[in-house]
Amino acid sequence: MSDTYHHGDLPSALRSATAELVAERGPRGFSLREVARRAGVSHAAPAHHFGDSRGLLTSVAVEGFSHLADALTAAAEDCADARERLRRCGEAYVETARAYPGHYAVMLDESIHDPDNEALQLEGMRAFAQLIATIETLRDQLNPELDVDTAATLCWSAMHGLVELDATMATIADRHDMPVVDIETRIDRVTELMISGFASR
Amino acid sequence: MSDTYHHGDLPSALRSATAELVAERGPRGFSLREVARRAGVSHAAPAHHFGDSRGLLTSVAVEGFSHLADALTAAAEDCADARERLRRCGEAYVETARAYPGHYAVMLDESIHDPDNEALQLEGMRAFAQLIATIETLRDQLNPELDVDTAATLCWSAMHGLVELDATMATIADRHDMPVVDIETRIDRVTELMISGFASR
DNA sequence: GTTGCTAGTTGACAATGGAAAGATTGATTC
DNA sequence: GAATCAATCTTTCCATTGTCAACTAGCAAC
Repeated sequence: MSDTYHHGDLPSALRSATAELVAERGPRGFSLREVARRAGVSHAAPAHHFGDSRGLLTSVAVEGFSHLADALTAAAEDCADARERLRRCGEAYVETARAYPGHYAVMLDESIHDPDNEALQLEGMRAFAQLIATIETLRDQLNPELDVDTAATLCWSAMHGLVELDATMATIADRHDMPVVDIETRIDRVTELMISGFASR
Repeated sequence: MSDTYHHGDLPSALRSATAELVAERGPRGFSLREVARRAGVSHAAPAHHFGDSRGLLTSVAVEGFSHLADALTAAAEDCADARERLRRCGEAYVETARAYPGHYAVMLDESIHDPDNEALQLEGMRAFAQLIATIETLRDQLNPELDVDTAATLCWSAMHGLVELDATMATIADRHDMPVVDIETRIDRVTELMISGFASR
């Protein structure tokens, strides 16, 4: 990379390299030394910024949650209609997960990152709060009896499941000569189905 | 463990040890040598049965799908009412995932196992077919316009998401002085909400 | 018994994560 | 402008890992 002794912004370079590597090979394929190599730095350099490999992965998870929270905030903005707002949130969730696959793979796995990390919890809550707010709007506009907590659980679970099962579902469809539906279409259909459930009392 | 040179049923002992280890430390904490150690066997023994570490993990995934398919089949049996049948399937899914956490962690991650493995695809399909059948019954009894594919996608995504997010959701609830709802309750509520969506046209 | 097969072992190799200690740099202080 | 200092990065080392190749133990057939 640069020819100076000091890197400039090594932490961020290491996060990028980590996200790339995890996206390529999965969390089990991640290696601290390979990341250091890609950042053009000695294998022990990451330790000074992140402690151990878990620290680095946690930092990537924080960055991922930050991206997610931003995307959900942007999606919810200036959207008066609650149904439309939930649709947009669903799309934003899936888009973010696909735009940052390395980040996403690390975000929700407590065996990989450090779940007690404060920044992680903060950014995670920032994202989650957006979802809750959207569903509260939906309750106000659509069905006062809607249990927000249960609805949020369903939404988040469905979105997460959709992202994680994408590859598996494509494989299944392919093996059975069924049309392979892309994930953007699936999230729209699934959201629509969830909204009908939320609307009925 | 026995004092003879030949183990008896090493492959199955290795699968058990693997499931235990993955449940304890996650997929990234898994190590072939540690598994061999726990099975009381030399570090190179697993290779003769599973090739490499991915082969062993794939075999565990197959076993997991087999358990899941059995559980779903049992849950659907002798259940005429489609709603009740879906409820039972949801519960069975979550129960299986919790009864075999090590297996489950490996089952749906294509970066860990070998997705092209034939036995894996076979057992996976056996489980998936049960879900499809249940939802077809639901369509027949509840709403002829229900799109089975979309409904199945929602169900599976929600169940998977629920299992994977369980830890994270508990953490969030805990940090916000909200009551921590156990996963069995959540799956029931979420299933109910999905069924309302399926019933409305 | 000896031949051959399957199941395990032993030993080697490069690669890994992490700890310790040393080198380089930029900033601060005088 | 020189001396000091803390932050940043490198080098060296060690125990552990996955995989390969070569070896050995038990079992069955003939």
